[in-house]
Amino acid sequence: MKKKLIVVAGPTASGKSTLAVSLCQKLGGSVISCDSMQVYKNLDIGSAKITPEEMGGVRHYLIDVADPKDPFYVARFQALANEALSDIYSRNELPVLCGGTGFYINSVLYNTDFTEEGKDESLRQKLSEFASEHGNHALHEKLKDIDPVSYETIHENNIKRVIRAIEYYEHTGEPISAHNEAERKKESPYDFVFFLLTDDRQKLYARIDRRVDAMVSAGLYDEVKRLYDLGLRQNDISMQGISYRQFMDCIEGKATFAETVERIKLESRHYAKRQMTWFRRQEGAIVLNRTACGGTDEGVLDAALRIISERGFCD
RNA sequence: GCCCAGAUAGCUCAGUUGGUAGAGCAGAGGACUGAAAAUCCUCGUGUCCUUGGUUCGAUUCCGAGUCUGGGCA
Repeated sequence: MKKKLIVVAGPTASGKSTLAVSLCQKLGGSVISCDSMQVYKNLDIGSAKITPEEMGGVRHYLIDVADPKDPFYVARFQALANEALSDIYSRNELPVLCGGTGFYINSVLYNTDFTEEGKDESLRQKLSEFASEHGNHALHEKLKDIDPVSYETIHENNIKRVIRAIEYYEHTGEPISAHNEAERKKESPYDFVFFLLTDDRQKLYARIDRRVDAMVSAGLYDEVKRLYDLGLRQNDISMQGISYRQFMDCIEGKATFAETVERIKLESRHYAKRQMTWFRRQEGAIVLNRTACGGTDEGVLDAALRIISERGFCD
């Protein structure tokens, strides 16, 4: 018998956190946040982290579990999320995976295998230098013999992917394309309902703009400045998040305050678009369009609860 | 009022020695399996301001007009 869980996914500013909390309150659950930025401590305003009040007494996992100076990545996320799942199941509660990082959600939902080997910073460094010295094309050519499938599939300018493919081969002797192919075929070990929150594009974009303005009013600049003063810089993974990156530039005088705010809005829109592209291919996703649900949190919640009940998911 | 410079894609502009035009940004679509808020790929027809003229042919040259900058009064 597969264990049950609910997923609440969607682009930034689509109302995921609110729905997840409400579902937990109604159904007796806890939230596992699937967000690559909210895992970091002290990234509160800019990551749109849920506040203790907003949690409404619902337990939240995977928030504030990493130091901004430490690199965090899927494999770590997956391990912690699996611990959280056991914890939630042991209390006979329903886990609600909620977040905008599709890659993280899938790592748990399909139990992606990351155990075979680790990452190799020095090799990555070496390959990266090779690329800047000899060009992306030359680096890409290295793939030709060891992994012809990846050679065809991965664009030569996508050096992160090219590096990873080479790294994987170096450590396992197998092409990463074969590994990925196998992982893609996996069936989820869970019995789940996948909610995909969306809204009409224009409305979503307008909500993003408003939210960025609200973040700025709430003291976003000071938050980033504090991190900057702690020694965090653009090359720290935690500072690659939208808002942090742009304000780092502002602090260093590379952009004006007004330009920075506009930039953040723009990058957030682009991000939302990428998220939609990722989630759209999710098999069996139930799309909840906010406007179609009446444009309110209550409307979205009602729609979600109706589907859960129709499916007899939580009898 | 006079003089000068502009007027080309949603925006900023390039260009056409006269044969109806192309970049960046925006926007749209897509990929992604140990950096993922990261990284990467694809997509550009628009009265070339209006109107006369010259010409086989004008967005391009010439004249007039309109608008927008700037300067002089």
